[in-house]
Amino acid sequence: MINNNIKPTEGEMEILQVLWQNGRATVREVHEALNKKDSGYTTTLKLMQIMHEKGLVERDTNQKTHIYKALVNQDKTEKHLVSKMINNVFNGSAARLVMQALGNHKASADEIDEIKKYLDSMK
Amino acid sequence: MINNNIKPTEGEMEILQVLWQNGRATVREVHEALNKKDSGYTTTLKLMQIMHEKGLVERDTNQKTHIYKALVNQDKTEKHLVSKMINNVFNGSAARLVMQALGNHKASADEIDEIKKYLDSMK
DNA sequence: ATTTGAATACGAAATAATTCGTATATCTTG
DNA sequence: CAAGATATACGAATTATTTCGTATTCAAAT
Repeated sequence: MINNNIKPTEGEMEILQVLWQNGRATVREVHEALNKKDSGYTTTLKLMQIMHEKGLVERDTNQKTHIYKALVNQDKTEKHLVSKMINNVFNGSAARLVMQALGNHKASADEIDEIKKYLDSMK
Repeated sequence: MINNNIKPTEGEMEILQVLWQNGRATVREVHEALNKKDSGYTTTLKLMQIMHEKGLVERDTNQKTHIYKALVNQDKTEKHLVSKMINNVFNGSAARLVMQALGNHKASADEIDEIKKYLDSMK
């Protein structure tokens, strides 16, 4: 186990998502991916520096422009957050969260099929 | 629409849950329901007072001991938080959240059936 | 080589959220 | 009615998070 006791903040989660998606990215790439009109480049930079201190990401500093990579595991982090929400918001009922999620963002027919397949495979 | 633009904090969510569950509750009841060993009674009190200022709860102050009730709608609040998580953590894919939720807290066979029924009803 | 642009470093302000201490009021009960 | 227990009110300290300004470094282009 490398890291994983840390609960990323909301801002950190946004950054992690870009990193998970891209594999690796520079600060500018991240900053542009999340095109925040309400905060500047150095804010993103600072956030990522703090994430580095916390061990959430690693970086390659060989070039002038540093390259960042996520160190925390996407699946574990997601599980952690979902678990927290299930307890925190849905009194421990995963089913309630699922229904709320489906009623909410109307999933496409394809997505629904995928979920059903998944459900069948669980039994 | 009475309230609902406000995103409750984590601590506020814990309190809201007790209120939704009980219908109404005193500060002490809430404080004991969430038995936090790491924070005192006045902390819970203060939180609930702030929630009152924000319009998240109402209270009956006729008696010395005030009675609190949630003002925000449970379903809407849940939807809001779930929606935020789908965007924030799962790149907009409700299906991904659902799978993560199911893989996580193993749902019971009954729950799975219920979800499948729900999925069928959506088409 | 000098200027210009883009990057990092880093302290510190601004904001948000939680926690507590203490004053004061109100019951309860001995 | 006085004492003790239990409530609320509320300012203020603490902690967490986000945001920014400015200095400095590095690289590319004139």
